[in-house]
Amino acid sequence: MDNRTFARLLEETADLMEIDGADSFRVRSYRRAAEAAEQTTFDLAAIAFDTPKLLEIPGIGKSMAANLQAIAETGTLPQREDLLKRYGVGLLDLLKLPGMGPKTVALFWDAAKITSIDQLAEAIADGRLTSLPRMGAKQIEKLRKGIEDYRRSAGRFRIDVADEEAQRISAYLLKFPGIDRVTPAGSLRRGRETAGDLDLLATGPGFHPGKPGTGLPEIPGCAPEQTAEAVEYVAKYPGIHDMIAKGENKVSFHVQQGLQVDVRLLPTASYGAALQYFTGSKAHNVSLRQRALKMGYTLNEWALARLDDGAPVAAATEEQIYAALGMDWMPPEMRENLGEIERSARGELPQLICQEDIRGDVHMHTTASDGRSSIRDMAEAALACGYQYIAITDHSKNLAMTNGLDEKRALEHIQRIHEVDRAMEGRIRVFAGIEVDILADGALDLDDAVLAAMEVVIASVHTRFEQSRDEMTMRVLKAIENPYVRILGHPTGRLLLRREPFALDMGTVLRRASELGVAVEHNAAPERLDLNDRDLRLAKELGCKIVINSDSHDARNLGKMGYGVRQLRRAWLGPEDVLNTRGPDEFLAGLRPRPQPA
DNA sequence: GCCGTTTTCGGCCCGACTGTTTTCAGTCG
Repeated sequence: MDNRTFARLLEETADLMEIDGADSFRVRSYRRAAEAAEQTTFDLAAIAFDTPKLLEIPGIGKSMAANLQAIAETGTLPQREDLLKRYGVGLLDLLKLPGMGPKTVALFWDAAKITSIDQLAEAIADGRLTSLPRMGAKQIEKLRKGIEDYRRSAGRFRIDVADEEAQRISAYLLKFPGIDRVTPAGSLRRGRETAGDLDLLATGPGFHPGKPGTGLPEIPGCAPEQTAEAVEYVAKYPGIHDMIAKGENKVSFHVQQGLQVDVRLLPTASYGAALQYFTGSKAHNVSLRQRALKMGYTLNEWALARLDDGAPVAAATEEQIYAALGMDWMPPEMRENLGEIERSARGELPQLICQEDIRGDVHMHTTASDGRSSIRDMAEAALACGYQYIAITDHSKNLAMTNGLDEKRALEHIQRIHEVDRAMEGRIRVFAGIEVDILADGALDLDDAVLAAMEVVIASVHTRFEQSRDEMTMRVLKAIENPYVRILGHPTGRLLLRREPFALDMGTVLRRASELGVAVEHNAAPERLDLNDRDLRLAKELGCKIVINSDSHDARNLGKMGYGVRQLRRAWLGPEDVLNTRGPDEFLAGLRPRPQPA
């Protein structure tokens, strides 16, 4: 069991207790314990019975240590089981709807015994809720819309969650002697921001080459029995929650969190064909197979073969298959049938950006606001990532909950940032910055005088209110008119699977940002991946300066821009399209010029 | 339920916004 599972169980218990009307401070201590479980470097499963060690973790006391032990022992905790028995699991889903907090969930339970999203949808449909306190037409409509959004994203998983699961399963599969390689395919390999399921391709020299007629040479010693043994091994993976299907060379199951995993076993000789086939996308594959047919070939997961006699032409690597079709190999991120096949056939594929191109990260938080690391820790971690510069950009005062900086504290903070910059003695540059909040009317929540003292001013919208598309657009446009704003932070405000992007006229915002020279941030935090490939293509088209940032709250997360970079690759962006692929001075020079002091 | 103490109780990040109130409860960040 990993720490994240401990954290999830504690968090769920906190939710249930809150619905149950428990003391709010007690609830908070469960949330803090969940946070601690997520953050600690201890392996909780390993130290669960070492109480003194558990007590070393801040936020874990005697009772919580006992809870952690119960989780390690039974996979749950008594408190949570009792509450679940009373209320049912569906209540936890209800909390995920926007505008639904514990009080409202409790109200619906008391008044209408609603315990799931489906029941809530029914109750809304037959108008049962309108008589309840605080339930006007607007509130009901908000819930109805929330259910719609929720149902649309249900069943998908964040790419980092799918990726971690893929790594765990791969490690297990590779212990089987007959498997020589495990490669994630599907949307995970293509770098989509979410994955509906997980496709894992496992190859081994001994796996039998499928149905007769695939044209692959019979390999001596390859027997169906060996594949069957591997199938049985896969089916014994300890993380399996329930088995969906177990076939000749495919095993499908759900893991605890509900993610569906498909493991396919194929011969090493077919590695390239299989990888190409299972990577997709569907549209890309359809196009590719049409091209193959025109050239007198047929393409399936076993091989590219001649149409007339079925003789295989290429199968072992993707490069061979694409080459046989008269094309250059292309990165999986491009395979969406958006013109990449034609470009590749002409030998004109663009050079895509990669993580090593990133030379600096200019959006991060420290203990001054809601981060967990010091300025110095951030600088050292960035140095270890190979960065040449960073900017410290803590929250401003309007985000009270994050302990955001007011004018006075912001100015003091700049001094500390400069001190660390000097202490690093040129090994890395540390710029002073701030993530200033854009208020409802488009004003910023800090005085210009303070912004003038910062090298990197990021302006971000954090609160969405009930603003229309026009109001939200105006709000952002007004904010970037402020001459001190150099970067527009997470412009869409998207939180993957949790919150839709702002209603925002992106075209207008990006065009204006481009005119003003304000850079636009692609927030690479895996829960955000703020700009999708469409937004990014638009930004490039409109000539926007683009910056990719990690928005790290912890030194340990610094450098984790992989998912964000892949998003850039999906939009066909190269190193020249992104501002922080440049060195520190060139980066600063590339930002909007700061107003000259009067 | 945790923590730190002017230790064995009393505090525990808080401000803005919305909808439904007709002075505020609930949610969000």
